[in-house]
Amino acid sequence: MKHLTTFRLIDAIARTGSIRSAAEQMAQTPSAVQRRLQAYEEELGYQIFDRSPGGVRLNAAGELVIQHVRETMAETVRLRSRIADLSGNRRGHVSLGCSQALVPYFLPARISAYQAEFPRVTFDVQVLEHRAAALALEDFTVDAVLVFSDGGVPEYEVILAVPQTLAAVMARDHPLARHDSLRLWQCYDYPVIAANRGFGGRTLLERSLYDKTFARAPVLETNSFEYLKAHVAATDAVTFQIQIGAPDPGGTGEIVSRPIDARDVPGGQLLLGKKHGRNLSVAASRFVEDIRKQLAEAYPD
Amino acid sequence: MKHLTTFRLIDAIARTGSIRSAAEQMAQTPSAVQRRLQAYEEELGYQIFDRSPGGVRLNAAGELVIQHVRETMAETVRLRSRIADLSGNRRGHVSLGCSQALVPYFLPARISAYQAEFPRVTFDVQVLEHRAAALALEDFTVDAVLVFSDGGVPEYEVILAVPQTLAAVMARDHPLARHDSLRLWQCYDYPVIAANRGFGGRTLLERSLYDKTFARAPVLETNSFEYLKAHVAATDAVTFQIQIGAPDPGGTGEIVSRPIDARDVPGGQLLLGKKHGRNLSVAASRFVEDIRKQLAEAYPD
DNA sequence: CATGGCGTTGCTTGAAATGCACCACCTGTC
DNA sequence: GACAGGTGGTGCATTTCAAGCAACGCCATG
Repeated sequence: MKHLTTFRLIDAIARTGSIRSAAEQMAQTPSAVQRRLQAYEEELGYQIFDRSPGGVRLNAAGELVIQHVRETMAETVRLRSRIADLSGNRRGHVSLGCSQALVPYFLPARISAYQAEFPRVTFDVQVLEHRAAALALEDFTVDAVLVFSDGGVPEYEVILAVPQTLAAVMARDHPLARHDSLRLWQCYDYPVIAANRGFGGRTLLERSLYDKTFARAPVLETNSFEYLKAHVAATDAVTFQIQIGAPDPGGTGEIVSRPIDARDVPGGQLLLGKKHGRNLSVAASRFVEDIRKQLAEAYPD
Repeated sequence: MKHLTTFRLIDAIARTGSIRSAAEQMAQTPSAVQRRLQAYEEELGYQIFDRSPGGVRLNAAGELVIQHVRETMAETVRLRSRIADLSGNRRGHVSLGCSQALVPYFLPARISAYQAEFPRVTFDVQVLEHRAAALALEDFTVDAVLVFSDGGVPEYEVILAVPQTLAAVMARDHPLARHDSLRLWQCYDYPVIAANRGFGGRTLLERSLYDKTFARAPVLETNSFEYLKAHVAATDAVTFQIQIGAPDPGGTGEIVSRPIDARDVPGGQLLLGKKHGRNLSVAASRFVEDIRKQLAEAYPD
């Protein structure tokens, strides 16, 4: 929207930390950007960026302004969504932040189901860890988040929280796959591979092993979940994944999962959240509601 | 603010109901206004106004847009207020809607007290009846309301509600003035004059008289509270006013008031309210808090 | 001490918004 | 049924405002 160009500019400057890079990002010359910013500051009566030779930084007033700017831009897309909604053809855009565990199965299923009903709704999925997700909510880069948290009070509004335990992931013909459910010590009869520290499931695993005598460091760590899958499929190694991100226990793929006995795993939670007090677009709120229902059914209290 | 000119225009068109009169109000030519509107509608992808030879009217999409427009403009003044606030010199603007009863004593006292502390805060006081007050809150023309309500669930957020009974108003040397408090029937020994139907106190009076045998129609009705006062001061007539709008019982002016026994008057309420979910400017929220405290002290539960 | 990044500014150019005059239309009135 | 007087809409000339270019001064870094 035309009348928001100054706001987009201010947002870009705040994000990049420099007028010149913001100009490049907006396909304009630095002088144009500089002038718009200057005009806005003059109109406001206050500087909103502190200038330094290395770039610019928001000052106290700027922090208030950028909040207003981002909220206004978010409100604008919400307005468009609501208008489109009342003319029947539901279009819109939903921007999500989620943990990696939601990527392989859950979110694709939900999004494609939603898009089957509303093909004109577009999605943006960002994989974020818990802390980054909170920040993204705060500055309006995502409408909602679906993230795994192993504790701590989130500073966003939690729409739904469902408990999540771990599942062991292994090849379909793996000896462990004969059991319906596993104790953690059973898995350590085989080589254990795991995601790097920092991923939600890994933290949960560490805490599960805290006082266990059979605990050993994983024989392999990686930041690639693709690698974990491939490795598990080809060997007798075992890895772990949060329930919702694990392959279907009864699936027919190369790898399957078995739940770990709840006694062995301290409770982690999958949180569906949005920014406090934020009004979502029609599309976004419908989708969030969709997920909420789905999760509430899948994990009845 | 420059980037809001289109919004101001749209607001003006919506209020006046015609492009030409909006243009006049904004000191522009109709063609300029027409073009801006057209440009905005094109950008949005939807018409906002239904055109007719007699003028224009908001359509369904327009209703959503005007809501957004007004909210955005209100948010902008709030932003300015917050920025001004952190630089120390508190300035700002507070727009209030109130019942007539608040005009003679209560509000002037509170506002002047507030302005003594913060001289750069400006005020706008609109006398509105209960229903109009709700509308004014809704379309952001007032920040908060302080109105008398004789029942019904208000659709705005009630910050504080205090009970209000009636007071009889009479000349200082009136025989009734010898009592500390009055029963309603006592007043009807004298000519009763009253405000027109529609004013808060009048409704309360009507309901108080509902099943009373001594009830008589007022010997005079007027829409001028100034007239009521003058008449009462000059004759032995009696009139009624909501407590908070009545002269000080111990005052030294030409007229005094005496409370009516609570048994005779069904409960009315004075409501302090704001729009649901709306964030007020620093100045406005401080002032509202000021009033809330004052009322809570004056009418302890 | 040079170099390369940064913010800032004077001047010129181009585009976009405005104002003017005018059209087409409907509505009520004489 | 002609006629004002109001409405929204538009082509064209003009003005105003924003963008681009090039250059300056600054400071941190190597």
